[in-house]
Amino acid sequence: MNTAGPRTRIQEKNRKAILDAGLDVFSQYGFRGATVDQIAEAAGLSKPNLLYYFATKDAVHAALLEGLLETWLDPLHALDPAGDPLAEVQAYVARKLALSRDYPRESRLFANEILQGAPRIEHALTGELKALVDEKAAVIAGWAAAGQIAPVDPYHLIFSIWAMTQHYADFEVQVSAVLGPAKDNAYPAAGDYLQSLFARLLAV
Amino acid sequence: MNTAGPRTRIQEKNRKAILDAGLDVFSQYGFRGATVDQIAEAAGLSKPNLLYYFATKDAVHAALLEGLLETWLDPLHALDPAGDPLAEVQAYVARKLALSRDYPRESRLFANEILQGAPRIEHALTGELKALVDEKAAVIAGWAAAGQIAPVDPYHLIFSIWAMTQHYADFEVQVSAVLGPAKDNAYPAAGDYLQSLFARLLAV
DNA sequence: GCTTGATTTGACCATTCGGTCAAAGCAACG
DNA sequence: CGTTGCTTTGACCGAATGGTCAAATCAAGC
Repeated sequence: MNTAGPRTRIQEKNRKAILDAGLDVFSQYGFRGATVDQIAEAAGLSKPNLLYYFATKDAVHAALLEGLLETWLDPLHALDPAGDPLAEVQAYVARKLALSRDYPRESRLFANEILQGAPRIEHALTGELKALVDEKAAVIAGWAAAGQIAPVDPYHLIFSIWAMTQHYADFEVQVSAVLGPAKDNAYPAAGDYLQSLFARLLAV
Repeated sequence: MNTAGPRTRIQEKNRKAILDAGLDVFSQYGFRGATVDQIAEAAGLSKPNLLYYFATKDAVHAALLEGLLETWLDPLHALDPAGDPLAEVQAYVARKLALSRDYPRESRLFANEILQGAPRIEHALTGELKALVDEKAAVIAGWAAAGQIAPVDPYHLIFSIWAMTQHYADFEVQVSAVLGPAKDNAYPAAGDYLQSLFARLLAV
């Protein structure tokens, strides 16, 4: 009943409910600000029942973080050195923006973790994350050196993609407050803006 | 001994120490994740002593938020409709980036508040913030309509400035992890990158 | 040195926290 | 039916939480 696949249908259902509730609560209040009672209530379970499926509050949090970074980095992983440079970057931006649109809670969970100093995933940042970014930054630098895109700092290019796409999930209430209730979906316009931004930035 | 100016030198000193400690703790753990004991210890005071200066945990937090939004919006307020459009935007970006560099804890406090749904400043977002952004977005739209800058969605332009500049404060540990310990100061390169980004985006 | 008011603190309180446990409920299967 | 093992829960625990209070300490003016 642990990291391996759940045995029964009821286990699967309850574990999913707990993780979903935990995502709600952790992404809004952070690890320390979240309480087990809160998660249990959101999951429709009693606290001891929740702790029957996950031994500790930390275990719920860890299960959520596990795999999150991978999901988060998949779009960058897909950046193809053999593809058309501008199209590759734009596709990366589109995938990253779609992630913010479709998984805003996961984005905020990640943001919370980073804001708090990333105590539980720091090793992944300096290891897996840095390695991947180094690799793709070299690809982008190669494109620039070959004159296929305008010269650009590849690291800050990647940072800016992260920042702008994740902003729509992490700062959603601010975006909504500024755009007003009428514009209830900022993503189409955001996508257009970002596509043209990178087209102009990288045009040779 | 409240919102009015502190009476004595010792009050001034202790209130400052508490606010500084509160900034440390709240910006890292969020309101709910922060404890009064933690803040008191960071301020070098006993808990009852802290509560002698601020009646509640909430009062410390409120005192920190008060004025923060104003500081945060000052750079945008300074955007001059009569100035050179590109130079005005670039100056705004520079001021905003300097804010992240010089006040990263304030940036993270703000980020935490937004992440948690902005329960304490939502009215300011839909009021003061939206009004100012509407005003400046109209200015930028006017520049675009007059052909002084390339056509651009002014709201998403502003969002992107916020996102990219604040990213360096809010996601500092991630930026540091990726750039490695050697590049211990990302801000000069970030400034260069952002200046050229907006030069290219807005060039007619 | 004494007095007065500001400052500091140890002890304490009710509530909430994460977590435990034994017992009860329940489904499946012989 | 009865047994077996999975699931659920009420009651509970020690620690931490935000906050209180009366008493002690301290600084400054007389």
